[in-house]
Amino acid sequence: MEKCKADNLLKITNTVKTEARETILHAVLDSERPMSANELHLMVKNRGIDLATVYRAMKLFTEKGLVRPVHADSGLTFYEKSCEHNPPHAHFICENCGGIECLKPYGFDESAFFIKLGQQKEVSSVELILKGRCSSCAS
Amino acid sequence: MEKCKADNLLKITNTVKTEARETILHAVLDSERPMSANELHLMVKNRGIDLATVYRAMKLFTEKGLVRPVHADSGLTFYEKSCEHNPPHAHFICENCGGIECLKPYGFDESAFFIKLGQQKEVSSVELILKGRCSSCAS
DNA sequence: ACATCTTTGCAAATGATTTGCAAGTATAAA
DNA sequence: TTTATACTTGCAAATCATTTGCAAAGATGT
Ligand SMILES: [Mn+2]
Ligand SMILES: [Mn+2]
Ligand SMILES: [Zn+2]
Ligand SMILES: [Zn+2]
Repeated sequence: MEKCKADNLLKITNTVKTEARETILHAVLDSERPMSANELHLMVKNRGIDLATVYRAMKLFTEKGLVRPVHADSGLTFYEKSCEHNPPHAHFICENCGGIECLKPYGFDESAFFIKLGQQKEVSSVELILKGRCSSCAS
Repeated sequence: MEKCKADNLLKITNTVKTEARETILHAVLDSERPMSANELHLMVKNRGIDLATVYRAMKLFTEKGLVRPVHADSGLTFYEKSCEHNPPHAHFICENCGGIECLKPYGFDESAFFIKLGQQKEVSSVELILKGRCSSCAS
């Protein structure tokens, strides 16, 4: 219960709790879609939190496994919450507007597939990104 | 025959042929692994070709379908030749040394898989990147 | 409260990629 | 060939996301 609450997540990952981190983590948890550092900053700057702090938090949260970075080839990095309710999945990025969407889980045992792809290698993570035109840009 | 020769590729894609472009395209075609703009520049700077020109060529060649960009999440972009002898495939990037390797083709009809993933969307390209430790860094 | 280690805002630095511009080059018409 | 026009390139400066140095502020254990 309440496993995905900011407060609890910081505690179980042994992360020093500060106002900035709690605020930023809340912003990530509240977002349905992956967010860029800039977007997150827009949500928290009114509390005097700096963009550099957002970046530092993303680095820390990524190491702690609380967020996953999604690297758009535009050079932008988006961050999404990584908890049991949000398992790894592919992403769709619109070439026209740059918007990002999460795709539904693969629906089969993808880990076996990806590990087979990696063959004799130690695979620690996978990023699968499809590009195209999103529904709003298509019309 | 000779479908993957620089000269011919420029012609069949209606690309104005210049010394810089021919030289740069040769460098790409000669490379087994995807190359960064910087690496390509190292190979051609002795002929007075500027890094900016390499970037402009990569942009053009990508549009013409002669090369494919591979976006490492380090922020670096690698470029690999895109001809019938080198169909799309996944890539492996070493988290330790940053090196990139091409993986063997999937061995099944991946296009069907990726299109199903994209569902109701228009998918124009796919990037599948595995990360981990390369064989040399593992030892 | 004290000592110590960590975190943060701010400003400046990075590093890959892009762009403005003036000079050089390709292409086709004359 | 010349000439006119459009495209390409080197160079330097600009962008833009992200990182970092530093001094002040905050967290933690005593
Ligand atoms: Mn997602
Ligand atoms: Mn490859
Ligand atoms: Zn769109
Ligand atoms: Zn390596």
